[in-house]
Amino acid sequence: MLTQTTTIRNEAFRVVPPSPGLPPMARPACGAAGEAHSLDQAMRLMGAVMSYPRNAEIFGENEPADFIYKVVSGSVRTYKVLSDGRRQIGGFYLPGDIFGLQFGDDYALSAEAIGDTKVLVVKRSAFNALAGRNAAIAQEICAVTGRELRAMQARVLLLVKSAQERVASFLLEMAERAPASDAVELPMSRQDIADYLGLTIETVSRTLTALEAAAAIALPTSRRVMLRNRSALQRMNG
Amino acid sequence: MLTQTTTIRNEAFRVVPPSPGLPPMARPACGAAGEAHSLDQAMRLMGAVMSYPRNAEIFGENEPADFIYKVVSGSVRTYKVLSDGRRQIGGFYLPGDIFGLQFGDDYALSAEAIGDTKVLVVKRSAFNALAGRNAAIAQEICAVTGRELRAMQARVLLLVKSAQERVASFLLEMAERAPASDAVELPMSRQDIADYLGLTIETVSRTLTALEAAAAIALPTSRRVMLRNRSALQRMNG
DNA sequence: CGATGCGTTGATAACTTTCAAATTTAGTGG
DNA sequence: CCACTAAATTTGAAAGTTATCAACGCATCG
Repeated sequence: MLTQTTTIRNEAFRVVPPSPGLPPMARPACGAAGEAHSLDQAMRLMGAVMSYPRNAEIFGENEPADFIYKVVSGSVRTYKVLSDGRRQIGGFYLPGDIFGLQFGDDYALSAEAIGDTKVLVVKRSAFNALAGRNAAIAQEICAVTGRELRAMQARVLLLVKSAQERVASFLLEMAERAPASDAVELPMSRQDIADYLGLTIETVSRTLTALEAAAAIALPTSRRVMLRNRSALQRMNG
Repeated sequence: MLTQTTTIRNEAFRVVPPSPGLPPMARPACGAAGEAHSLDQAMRLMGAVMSYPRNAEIFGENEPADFIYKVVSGSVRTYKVLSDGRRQIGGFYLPGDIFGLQFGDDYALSAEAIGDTKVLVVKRSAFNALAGRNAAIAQEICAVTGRELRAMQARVLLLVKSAQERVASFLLEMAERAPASDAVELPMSRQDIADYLGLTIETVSRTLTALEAAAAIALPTSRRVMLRNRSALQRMNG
């Protein structure tokens, strides 16, 4: 983990050409030199692509928050381990999502690759300097933070609800973020979902089974969910 | 409520001398003219003091977020009413606390005075203009937002725990914010606490009784809590 | 082919809510 | 100041939900 950080440090300013197999969003939209005009473009110009194998740590809680990340491919979970050993997941990040944005000096949570994952890494100091020069980009960052805050508020509302409501909301949330809105591929395990929703794996599993029995969803495989009756899920949402 | 908003509009830029009965923090620390040098001072210079009786609405969800508030005396709760009628409390604000800070255009939650309350009201546009001119104040605002975000994260961690852990954490949180750290005066009702912690009033009441029986706290009156064994409460905290 | 990890299912226990009622506290008018 | 009413809080019993413990199925991988 320290080794990883060192590696990042050395590469953070070097622009790494994206590999040909990456999804469209990972490739520069235009090759213009000079200052970037969008957050997305800026990150690609300033960033380095790093690869992490399944379950690898990207950064650890309480490490200095020197970098900002954007998922290129794969997916990421942030989490915190409580003193009693329980794990609380802070969030899941899919391709295109930015994570690691911090107000404080240190990361508040740890981050891990869920499957094999590529992320764009940008040095925070360079990022902040750019934001200082470019109001449009500063605004975009503000927007990202605002979304994060709203997501957190939604999360609080979620956690006071029943198991069924939590799972239904989770599925709707993932469907909204997925490319195909009715067939959702879940990159994370049942344990990840359970730790995200504050439930046990057994309860998550049973609830999914119950939703399938109620014809609200179908489960062709355990990691693939088809939304069969979206309004039924929304009704559970409260 | 519309009437109130109108009243605020008319007074927002007028500096209102604090009434003599207010606590020290409500009085200007210095009478310097010109630009303020701290967030606290700036709000006093630009703000108007408004009074709200018990349970009065200060602003409503989805109203345009034109003002920023600071509690002078009394206390405030923010909340959201879910579609099924349940109420989720977003937070409690005590004297000195700032609330109503928003990234978006509209308030995400409603705000009400818990008891008779005085708040300092500042027009958001004036506030933002000042932040644009004064980097130190902009930083202070960032810090407030950061604290709010961290509080929200702590909240998420809280809501996945047991009733006893939630109540213990709540008491410790209130004790930290209270002037006298071992005798906590709770301005809010059991229902408010329950809606904050995602529990029922009965569970809150029973849990407090159990904590008293375990000699962790004492309850001279229902609204006054004495922390008798802080480390026992912290142990429950997870 | 056996080991291992992940997911599902079942039975039981623990915890929290719900419904109901008693008790205390606060507010109001006489 | 007292009595009375309304509101808030506490307590009890039963029902409902979720966690825990245990076993099983299924796929992947040496």
